[in-house]
Parts: sequence; structure tokens; C-alpha cells
Amino acid sequence: MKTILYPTPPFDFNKMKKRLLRTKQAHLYRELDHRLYRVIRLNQQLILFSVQYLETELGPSLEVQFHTGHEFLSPKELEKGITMIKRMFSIDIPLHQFYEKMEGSPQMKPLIQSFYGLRFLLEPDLFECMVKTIISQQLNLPFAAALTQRVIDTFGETLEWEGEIFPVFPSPERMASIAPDQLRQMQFSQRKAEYVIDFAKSVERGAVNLDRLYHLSDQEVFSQLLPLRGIGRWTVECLMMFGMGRTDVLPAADIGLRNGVKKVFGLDSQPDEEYVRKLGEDWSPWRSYATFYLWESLADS
DNA sequence: ATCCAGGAACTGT
DNA sequence: ACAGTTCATGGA
Repeated sequence: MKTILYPTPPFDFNKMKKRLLRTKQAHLYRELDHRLYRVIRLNQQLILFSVQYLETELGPSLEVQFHTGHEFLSPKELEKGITMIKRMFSIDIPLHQFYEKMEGSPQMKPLIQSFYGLRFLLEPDLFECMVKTIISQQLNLPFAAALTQRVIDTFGETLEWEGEIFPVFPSPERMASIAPDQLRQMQFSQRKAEYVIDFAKSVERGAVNLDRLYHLSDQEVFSQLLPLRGIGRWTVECLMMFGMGRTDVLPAADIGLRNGVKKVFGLDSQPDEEYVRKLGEDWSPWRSYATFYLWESLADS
């Protein structure tokens, strides 16, 4: 089963892939023979897919293949899978509109040159996204990535296809069943261990319905998630950006964003949240992408 | 050693 | 409401 997706340019798959590797978030991806593989959960079912980036006469394209062995996906499942992959790779994001919006900013414009075509590569699963985000709270990124890897290695599943093994992030049910001590052994703090396990339990018993979040406004998503212990504003903002692909989120208190603003706008001290929020008014409705590019500007220092 | 990380909860006023 | 403290660990 093969489908070709055509994002409206600019779309730079290689930049997206390089960022995945640089930030050490490629835990669940495997590259074989120029194709990028990964397993997604579709209605509790594990489905392996792969993509290959191609330049065609019609512009940039992403060839998608589902590897389901002898079984076939129903038309409905196929449609759901395609929808998920489109969202993952930010296929339908009119990125040029963001660039037009930044035209007038002498500070932001150079970022567009540097990162031209870079889009969010989203997490296909909100549970997984939330757990990874909780793990990375207040930690340097390499260490956060190491913790995530340990969770996958210890509690994750695998799917085998044509002799290759593909890792799968643990399900909410699995994570709900583990004890805080098991995470402590992996160098989680006691609190963080509780946050992650409690969240998994909330999802398992249906206290939070992650699928329904897609249909809610930003404010409604906040009011659903903020009551949960260990989930603050920043964590929800990350979920909305890296999980849900919302393009106008501004994590104004984020330390990385404030450092990015300091660097790009040539400030002599780290701006506060209010300053960033004020600045961000000009970026709407593209504040997620402005944030994203400002984060990236810190990487190539 | 000391300070800070792409925070959040807790405590005291 | 608000500010200061604690949580845990790695990296600079």
C-alpha cells in the first residue's frame, strides 16, 4: 500500500530528520535503505509504516508505505493512518504564510533563511508525547533523552517485520502498572516517577480522553489537563505544539525561548515572560513556529 | 564547587 | 496573589 503526499513548499525533510537526530529524539525511528520507519498505534493495533522523501516534478513529496504483512488495512484504517502521518510531518501546514508574517521583522527574518522548510515533526501519540514532555521538565535535553530511552527499552514493545525489530513506546496500560521504584532505578526523581505513572493511570481509567483533545480549544485543553499533578502550563503547551501540531502556541515562560529571544533580539539579559508575550503578539497566528525557530537558533551557536 | 537546565508542587506570608 | 524553597540529576 503506497500513497504519495505533496506538501506545499517549502518542505525540507532533511532538516526535520537532522533535528530529530541532533536532539536525540529518534528513539522510535529506524532508517533502512533511505526509508524512515516507525510504528504507530491505530485503534490499539500496531502498524509499521515508512516514508521516503522524493523531489518530483510536482515538487517535494513524501512516499508513504504501510507494512502490514499479509493483512490489509480497511479503507477506514488507511484513511486514519494517512491522516496521522500527514499531521506527523506537518504536511498541510501553509508554512509560507508564517514566512510572510515574519517578512517585516529584521530579527526574525534571518531565522527563516537558516531554517527554510523546517517544520515540526510531531509525535503521533499524545500519551507518548505527554510522558516525554513530563520527563524533559527542567532537565537538559541529553539526559531527558536518556531517561526516555530507558523507559522504551524496559517497558516498550517491539514489532518484527522481515527480520527487523522496531521499537514501540509503552502503552498507558503498561505504564500504569509499573511502580515508582522501577523508574527511580532509572534515575527518575521520586516526583517525576509519580507524575508519569499517575498520568498513565488517568488515561487508563478514562479520566482523561486524549483523542477528544483534538476537538477542543486551547483553553479547554488547558482546563482538562492542568488539574493533573505534574502537568503545568509549559507541559500542556509542549503537548499542543509537538503532539497536536497547533501553530499558535507561545510558551512565553520557557527558558529556552527566552534565551532564544535574548540572542536573536540582541538583549543583554534574559527577558521575562511578559516581554516575550508582548513580542509574540506580532507573530500570531504562527507563535509556535516562531518559538520553534527561536529554539533552533540556540542550537547552531 | 557552583549554577543552570526547553518546570511543577509545596510552603509560608 | 505572590515569593521563596524543594525536588534530582547531568553538564558547563
